[in-house]
Amino acid sequence: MVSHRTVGRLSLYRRLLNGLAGQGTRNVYSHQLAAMAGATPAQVRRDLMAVGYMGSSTHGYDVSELTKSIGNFLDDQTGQAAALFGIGNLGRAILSYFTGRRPNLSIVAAFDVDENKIGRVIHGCRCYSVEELETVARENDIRLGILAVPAAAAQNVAENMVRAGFRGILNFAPAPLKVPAGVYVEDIDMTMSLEKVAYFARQGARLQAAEIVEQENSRVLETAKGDQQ
Amino acid sequence: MVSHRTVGRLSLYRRLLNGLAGQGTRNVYSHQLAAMAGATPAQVRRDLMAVGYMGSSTHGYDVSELTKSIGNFLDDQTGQAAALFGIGNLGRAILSYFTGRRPNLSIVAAFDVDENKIGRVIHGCRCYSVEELETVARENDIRLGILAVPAAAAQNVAENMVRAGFRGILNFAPAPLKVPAGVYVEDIDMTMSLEKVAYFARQGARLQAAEIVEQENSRVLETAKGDQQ
DNA sequence: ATCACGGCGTGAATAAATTCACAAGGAATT
DNA sequence: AATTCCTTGTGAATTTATTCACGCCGTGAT
Repeated sequence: MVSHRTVGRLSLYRRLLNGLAGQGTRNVYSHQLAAMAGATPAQVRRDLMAVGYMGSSTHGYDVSELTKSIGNFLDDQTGQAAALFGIGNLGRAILSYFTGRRPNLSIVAAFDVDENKIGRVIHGCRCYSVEELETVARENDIRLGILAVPAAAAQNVAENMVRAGFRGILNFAPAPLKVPAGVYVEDIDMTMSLEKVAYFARQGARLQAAEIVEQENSRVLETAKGDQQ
Repeated sequence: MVSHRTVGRLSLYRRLLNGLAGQGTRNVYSHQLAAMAGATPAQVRRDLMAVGYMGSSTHGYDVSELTKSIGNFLDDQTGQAAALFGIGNLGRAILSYFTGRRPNLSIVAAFDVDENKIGRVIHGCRCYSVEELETVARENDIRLGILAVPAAAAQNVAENMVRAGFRGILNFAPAPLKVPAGVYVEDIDMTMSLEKVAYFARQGARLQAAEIVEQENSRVLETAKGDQQ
């Protein structure tokens, strides 16, 4: 079983590869991907073991082949549909963010409790009442949900999703969801992230004097001696 | 040095504690916090070691005292100011999300390149041109930035932040930032997160038959036998 | 042809994070 | 006052994640 972290990085590598392909690069070495991704070459190679594609020791990885292999690993070839819950400021931003990004992972429906929104089409996505969830989900084979409702409503909506057969939830609400085993929840907790930034920004300032020097040394070393030999 | 993960969870515990305080709860045990946070009791206790507040073995933790201690640990008592970069859909959503949440960690300025936005006030927050960054940052003592610009512009804006003395960046742009040591970057990569959900939702479905049973057993065990004895 | 170089894949080692498990202690009960 | 129960804090063990380091293999230079 491939780890949580690895899957995340594979998604990142793929995006980087797309960038490379866009600028005409044909092949890439693990240390280049690592530099772009903020990882080590060994980590990149270890992660790529999961997808099964093997590079060449002389030309590294073929950009388009590797992209394809990561796609085979990460994506559902039949495509997966997602639904958005909560069409407030954040919901709309999410909708516009994801619209037209990945063809086989798209938001096909939105749900809200606000009467005014129901029936309207926002960013090419029709809004439904939450009551229609089961029907809409069944008809469109939706199993992924993006939760952008107020924290107080989150658990309740999540339970509706589970009841409608959802298998994965991307949760933006600052509330820990309780879901049965077999349903995967990924949290995006902006408050927590901002507080982390605030904390480590202060720490960083405190460390500036002493430890940074050491950090820089180790980084230089890493770059200089590279991965091996 | 306290770990990345621990700081994140402390932020979460604090939010949960606020919820408890709101409903009048006066004290709480590690296993309760753990259940709410989706962690283990041992983990909660381990994390709390970092803040230095000690609970009582009979009444657990005093909710308000613990909240205060976590605050002392996480927060800057003089307060920290943040700036938002990029006032698109996402930027506005972020602004409304954070407005009025934490008094000593607030967004006090916004920057954009769009002429139409400059000078306006959105969600109580004035918009400036990026050219004014150094001045505004100095005057308001801003050292934290929230980056919500298009990926292509992200690195450039980040460099401006660094030049203006920023020490922490919350990065929503799907682009890995290169910043000098001493500047802390926390990424929120919505695409990556959604792809993770899609991947593990599929996996979960696949495992449903066999492994879930085992998972449920272990969860039951965990809950039943608790932490010890 | 031979050699040296540089990168890949991966077993083994290391580091980091989590969990176990137990001494210690306060309250309730006997 | 002794006993029981349930908790905390934390050293030690375990699990998970990352990094090291080496065998192997094409390629280009000698």
